[in-house]
Amino acid sequence: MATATRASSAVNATAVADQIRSAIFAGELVPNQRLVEADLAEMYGASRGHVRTALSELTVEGVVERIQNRGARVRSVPLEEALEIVEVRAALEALCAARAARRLTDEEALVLRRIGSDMEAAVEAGDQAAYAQGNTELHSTLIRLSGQQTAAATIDRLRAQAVRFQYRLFAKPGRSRQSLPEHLAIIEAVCAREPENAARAMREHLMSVGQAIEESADSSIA
Amino acid sequence: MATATRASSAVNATAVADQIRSAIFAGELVPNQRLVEADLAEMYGASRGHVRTALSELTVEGVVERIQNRGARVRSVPLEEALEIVEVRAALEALCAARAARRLTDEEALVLRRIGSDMEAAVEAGDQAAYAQGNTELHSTLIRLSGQQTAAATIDRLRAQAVRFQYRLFAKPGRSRQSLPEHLAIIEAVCAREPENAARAMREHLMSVGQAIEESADSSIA
DNA sequence: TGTGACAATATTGTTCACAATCAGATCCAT
DNA sequence: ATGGATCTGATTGTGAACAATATTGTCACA
Repeated sequence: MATATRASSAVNATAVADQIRSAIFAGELVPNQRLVEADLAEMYGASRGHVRTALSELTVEGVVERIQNRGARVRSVPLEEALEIVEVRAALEALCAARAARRLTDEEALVLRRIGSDMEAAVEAGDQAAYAQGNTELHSTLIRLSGQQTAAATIDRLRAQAVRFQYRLFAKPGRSRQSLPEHLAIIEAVCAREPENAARAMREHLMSVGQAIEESADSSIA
Repeated sequence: MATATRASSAVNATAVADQIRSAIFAGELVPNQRLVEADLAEMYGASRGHVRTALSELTVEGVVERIQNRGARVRSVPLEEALEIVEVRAALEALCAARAARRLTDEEALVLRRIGSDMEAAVEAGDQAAYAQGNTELHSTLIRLSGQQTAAATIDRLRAQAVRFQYRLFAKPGRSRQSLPEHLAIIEAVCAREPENAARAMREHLMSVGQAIEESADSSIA
């Protein structure tokens, strides 16, 4: 292997876009960081042309910000917008939860309940990483079970924009103790095949997420 | 003026993307139509490079479909996906309606009521174009009044994908007679500052839109 | 010491030529 | 005729060279 930093040489623009997106998601590229085309080209073993169109695509996705003749940077999503994103996600994930409740098979119910007990165990053990993983798994599972691909794609895009705030949240002490019952309520409603309740539980959960984000932002400013 | 078809020479990729998007929206470019880079370049007075990145951006937006070495075409959204889009729009526009109901000023209420009476008059007069315009105005006004820019942007993108089905709908005979009361119910709920009812009315309206799309598709297949 | 003009450098924007690929046409052997 | 191989024209993909612009550094002068 030639260089350690180069994950794999990306041949086309889409591949470069994927790599940059992943890097942002992983926190390797932080908000407001400048994205110099030549550097990215070398880093990912692609031509500058590919990097250029990748940056264009990421700009459309809202992950990257571009200024004429001044280059691209990782877009910094302001708190206000992050709250908007959570609100939209609440509407969409509520839709997904309701659909999942309608379509759920018995096997899928078992999977959901397992995720629930894993999360309980994680809180019990004080294992934040495990809890965070359970959280991600629960949300993505419900989205998948909904069979609503348009909603899934939209949620994905929105999540990609607001990465930064996700991190903050799990660092907040006592957060899991508050959100665990919300998660369990969602699981119960879905497994009971109650679409209305599932949607409401999901909405309430994400509203609480929004509130937590707001509070953690307040405290970091003060 | 050199050529009649050239609306205005587009200087950068974003401008070209805007032009192509408009052309698709206006029905000048129909689904599955091939988009040859050289042709577009000449048509809009841009270089092929600009057209290329414009097509990349439109692909991310889901308006255009690209196949390796075979070029781009206007993406044809299958019925199934169109219904998904309406379902997602229902969730988002319901959110917007609820927010609009909470934030509504008295002046804004007057505007909404005026749109309502215009639509009534249009149905009375059998003026389909005026009704369609009222419909667009009502939806976009509510979205604007919600102050939810993330939702607004998301809805915009989804609408752009499903243009084709909008046209069909207004051609359906008796459609306006069915949807008018739905629209009026939305207006009433928002003006009464009842977020829950406004959201429900909007959801029901868009569910009925989805059903109408499904029916009109069935009949066009049979 | 500060400030403005100017030069040097870094970076992005644009175009173009050429390579790669594909769809359809043509031709030939069976 | 038919089926396959090959050729051809059209179109897309790629990279590099050049132009335009912004940023940084330098220096004289007040």
